[in-house]
Amino acid sequence: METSEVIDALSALAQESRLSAFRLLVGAGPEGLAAGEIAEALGVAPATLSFHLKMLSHAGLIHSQREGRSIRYMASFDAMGELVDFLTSNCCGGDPGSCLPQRKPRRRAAAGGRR
Amino acid sequence: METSEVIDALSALAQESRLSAFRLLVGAGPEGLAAGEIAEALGVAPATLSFHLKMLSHAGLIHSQREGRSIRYMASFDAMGELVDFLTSNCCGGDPGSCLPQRKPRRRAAAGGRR
DNA sequence: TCCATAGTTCAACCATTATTGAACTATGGA
DNA sequence: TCCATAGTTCAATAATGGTTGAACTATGGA
Repeated sequence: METSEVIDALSALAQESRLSAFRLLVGAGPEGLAAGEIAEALGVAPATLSFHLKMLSHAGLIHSQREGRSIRYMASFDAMGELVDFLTSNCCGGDPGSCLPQRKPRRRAAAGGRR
Repeated sequence: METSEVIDALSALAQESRLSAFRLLVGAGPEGLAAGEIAEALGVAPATLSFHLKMLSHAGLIHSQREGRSIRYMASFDAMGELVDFLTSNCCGGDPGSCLPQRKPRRRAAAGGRR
């Protein structure tokens, strides 16, 4: 993943409505949600949501598919995986384990070790 | 980690100079680097860098310490860990494994699985 | 065909972010 | 004390981002 793509993905998620929309889509699973459902859930105007969805889409974090009159959006788990991959490999330095939580408790962290 | 903090951290990293500065600090390890060394490495004006370091610092991603005439900055690995934690737990949906690369292939991983 | 629904695009506006030179603060050394 | 170095803060400006109403496109049904 190139750093310009990383920046696009981070910018896309660094905004309240978009982070909420993305989390909503992640929660919805592969089925996704129609634009209108997202707009209602978040309480944002259609034009505003459309703008945000476009950014998420441009960053590759979501994709869409027309279904009758609605357009269904779904999270791109692969893209998210790549982002997390980049962050763990490039931003977790000497002790990469420190940025992969769900793992074993990471032994004692030695007084003053990390942090 | 609250979502407003997550947004601050994502915004902080969603900018070229800041992402570079952060990666540089991660690479430098716990020793960190003086502001001037970062400015030179990135080729940005001191005032500009100061502005960016303040944002990273405000987001909790780095911290600093005066050392003689210089101010030494270092990455906060804990904060980065919390961010990655948030992303993996909140943005990787039904198959959280899909966003935790360095783990074992978890059966079937589908051709082209992670990455 | 006409109409209603679901979304998008456009243009204008306001808010936030990024960059810069100049002024300022803090430290160390003569 | 005075001077030089290392950074920060300030104020002004330029560039991006976010929101909105209005106009537009696409689909489905009568």
